[in-house]
Amino acid sequence: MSSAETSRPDKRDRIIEAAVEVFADKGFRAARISDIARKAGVADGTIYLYFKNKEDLLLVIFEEKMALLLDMLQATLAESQDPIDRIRAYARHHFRAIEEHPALAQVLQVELRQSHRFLREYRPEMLWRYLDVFGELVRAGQAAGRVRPDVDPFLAQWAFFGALDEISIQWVLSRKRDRFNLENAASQVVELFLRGMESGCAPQTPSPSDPSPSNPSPSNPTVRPSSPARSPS
Amino acid sequence: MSSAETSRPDKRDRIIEAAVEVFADKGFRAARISDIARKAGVADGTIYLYFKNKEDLLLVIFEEKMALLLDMLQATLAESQDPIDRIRAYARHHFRAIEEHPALAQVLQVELRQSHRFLREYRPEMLWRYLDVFGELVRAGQAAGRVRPDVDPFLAQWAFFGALDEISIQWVLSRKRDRFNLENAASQVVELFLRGMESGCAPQTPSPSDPSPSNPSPSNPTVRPSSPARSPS
Amino acid sequence: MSSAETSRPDKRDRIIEAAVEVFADKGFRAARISDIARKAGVADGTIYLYFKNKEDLLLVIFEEKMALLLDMLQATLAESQDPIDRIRAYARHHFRAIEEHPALAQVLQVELRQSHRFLREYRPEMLWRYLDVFGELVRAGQAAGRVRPDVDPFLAQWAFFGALDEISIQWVLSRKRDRFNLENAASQVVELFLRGMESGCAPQTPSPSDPSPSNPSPSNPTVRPSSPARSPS
Amino acid sequence: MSSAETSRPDKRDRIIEAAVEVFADKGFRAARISDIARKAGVADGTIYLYFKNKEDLLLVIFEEKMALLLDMLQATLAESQDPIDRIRAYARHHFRAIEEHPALAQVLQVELRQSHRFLREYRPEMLWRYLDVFGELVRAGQAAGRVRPDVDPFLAQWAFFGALDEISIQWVLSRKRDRFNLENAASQVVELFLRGMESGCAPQTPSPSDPSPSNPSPSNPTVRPSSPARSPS
DNA sequence: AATGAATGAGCATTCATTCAT
DNA sequence: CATGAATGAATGCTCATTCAT
Repeated sequence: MSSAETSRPDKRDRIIEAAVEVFADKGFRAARISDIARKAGVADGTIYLYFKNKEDLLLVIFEEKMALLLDMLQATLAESQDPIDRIRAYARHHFRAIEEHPALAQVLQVELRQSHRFLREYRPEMLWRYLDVFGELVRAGQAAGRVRPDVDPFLAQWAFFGALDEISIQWVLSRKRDRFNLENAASQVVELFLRGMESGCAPQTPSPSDPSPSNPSPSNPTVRPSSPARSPS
Repeated sequence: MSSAETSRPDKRDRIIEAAVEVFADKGFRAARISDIARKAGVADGTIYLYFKNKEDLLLVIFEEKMALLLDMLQATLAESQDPIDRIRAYARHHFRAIEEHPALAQVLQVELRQSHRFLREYRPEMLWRYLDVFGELVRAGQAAGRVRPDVDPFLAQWAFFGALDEISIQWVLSRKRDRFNLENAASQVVELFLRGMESGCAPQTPSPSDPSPSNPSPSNPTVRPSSPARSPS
Repeated sequence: MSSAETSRPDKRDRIIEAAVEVFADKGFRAARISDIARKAGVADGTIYLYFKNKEDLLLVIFEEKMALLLDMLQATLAESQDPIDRIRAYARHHFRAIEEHPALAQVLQVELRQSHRFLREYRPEMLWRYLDVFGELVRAGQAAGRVRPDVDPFLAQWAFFGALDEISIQWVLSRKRDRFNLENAASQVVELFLRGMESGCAPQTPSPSDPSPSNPSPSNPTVRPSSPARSPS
Repeated sequence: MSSAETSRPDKRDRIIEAAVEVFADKGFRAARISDIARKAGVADGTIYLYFKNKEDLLLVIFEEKMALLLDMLQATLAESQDPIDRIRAYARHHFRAIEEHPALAQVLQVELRQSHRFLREYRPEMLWRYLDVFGELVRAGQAAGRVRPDVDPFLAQWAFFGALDEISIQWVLSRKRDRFNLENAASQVVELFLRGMESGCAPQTPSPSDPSPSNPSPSNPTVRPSSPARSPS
């Protein structure tokens, strides 16, 4: 109340913060505009001065919060130069952000995907960028000879993100989060991927040249060196 | 399952098939009961003779279709005894089912997750079972010495499922599915995981610059052998 | 309550009657759907089983009530064969209908014209027909030599309708309707028009080019003998 | 009228002109205060310094514009002393004003009548005055023996105004105004009324059996061969 | 006088669900 | 079992109006 008189610039922020909490608490559809307005300390109509509609509010949250997370991610990655280290840092950062912002995580991981528009029309550029950071780390690892060149960075980033995301969602939805050690999960998953991608160990995978009978797919063409499976349009 | 033995045992099925198509086409929320009823050739009210409500219909679709997929999966896995082969078959089966049942895939991958109840209250046992199959394969691989013992089967199954799922979702939502080679993606991902999990190659712990013996869990990284990362609820 | 069990066919009618009263009482815009529903003894949603929306309800009232009025008009006109008599009957009928159905009159005369769609998009065919009846009477009068052939039936019908309508509106809006004798007004106006249209008296209209002080428009080109100006498209 | 003498005496006028255009263009209800403010080059709130509210703005437009029209009417009528001539001038003036100020005409003829208050509470004195001018002309005609004494000037003015008004509205609402000759319509209507009111011709009471040979204008073809009075499109 | 950010009342409409037949 | 007419709860959004500056 003392210095809250400068309500001008933060009114928009207050709405966003309130929306994150209400969306996380009641779900996007059940959240009423008036709930958000009350929690933000503004009138219902005020929300529409800053956001086109309820769904726009959700998408703006995605845009702005993802931008922040991206910045934080970049800052974290800047602490190391080693590609493999940075991949570990990526996963740690992902889980830590989720742990530290559970309401936001709920919104980004769960509620956002209730938006028809987000799923079917929207182009979540910020998500592509977040994923691309990982793809770049893979490419850097390949350039440094630390990651096998036949790993498709594009597919790898989807697979990696999917793995992190699934575990995150389970944590977010979990009612007993304390029994769910995210830190540990992070390192398990990242080590799994690192082993899966790293060079320096003769891949025991069924290589075409491997006539061993136990080899399942002798002519397995799984790998495409260049940009392969394209992303959704 | 209960009392549809009488006159038209197919009425219930027709409703389910119609619902899958309508849900896939218009989305769960936009789908109207009357749309489904019309497509199934029954009256609106008839749907309520077989299903408690619209969301129940969605959840029944999940239950029954997942049961079918599980059966198919088991049948497919029965074709081989090699744990590694079977893991490959698991992934192939997953993507193949999605490719062959795109409407159902849309419902299970996208629409189902719009259900508040599915996400927050429901216990998707069939999903656990589907995941457990993979966990069992991992354990079998460990028993056969083909998979490192320090791999947590529970976390691995979530990570693996997340990877498959994310790629599947992108394929489902993709508007140019033909440019998205699921077959190829499947083998890329599965080989990545197999390398990550397989034994027979000394794990190269991360920091290249760190030869210090204080390497964390050199032999047992991150793993919790017993009850590991817990699942939701 | 005795024989009102057959609520099936009259539910729609009850809504229309309720709407007429509510529209007349509170005005179209101020009338709430729930007011109409309550007065009709149905649920709000039921109205939408019979009418597309609030404005549609207004337009249906116009269509159906005008059709009734037209039938009554035709029946009244059938009582006489003389064109001049029938013109008198037309005016009497117009005012009588208004006197006997004041709520409906309020809706048709006042509220209907608040509908943007009615004014700008709608094609009030029933109104054209109502007007055309008058135009036909004028033509019949002309054919019988009772009405000057240079009277344009089309303009005459608009002028006549406008005169009746204005007086009707004033009566409808008047707070002291008892001091406003519609019957008398009707005969005044109709006689004025009949004199104005009837043949048998040399027109004394003046015209600038007419030096003869009494002869008005010898060369007056305003008139078209045959049915000329077409009705609104 | 009150205190606009200060800095920008035109601000009020600009608002009125803007309102006329916006009301005519979008309709009274759809017109937004901010539209008017933008077009007038003022802030929304400024409008409320000059007008009580949106409806007041409409009524002020009515008052002031009608006052102007009345002045113009009086000036026009002053050009002639002959009561009959002046009645013709009245009609010409009415239609000419409408033709020359189509946006204003739209507001006065159409939008104004959407105002609940105008219709039900307001006392449109300026309209009474406008009508009274006609009533006075009738009385003058009666005094000069040019109009039958049994014509009720009061009813006549309503009927005449109604006729002019209806035709005006049709013209205003017409989409093809060029095909609608107002000038011609004016003289048709005014001559009809003049004949209806004038003395000097024995009123021929409606006797169907009257075959009086006085065939009207047998040699007066009054005809406009080409496209005549056009109706609304 | 002028501004324009903030307010908040107000309501048509949809559609899942019920139940009398 | 089946029907489908009827129900009625539930809410996002607009925009005229205000008032602190």
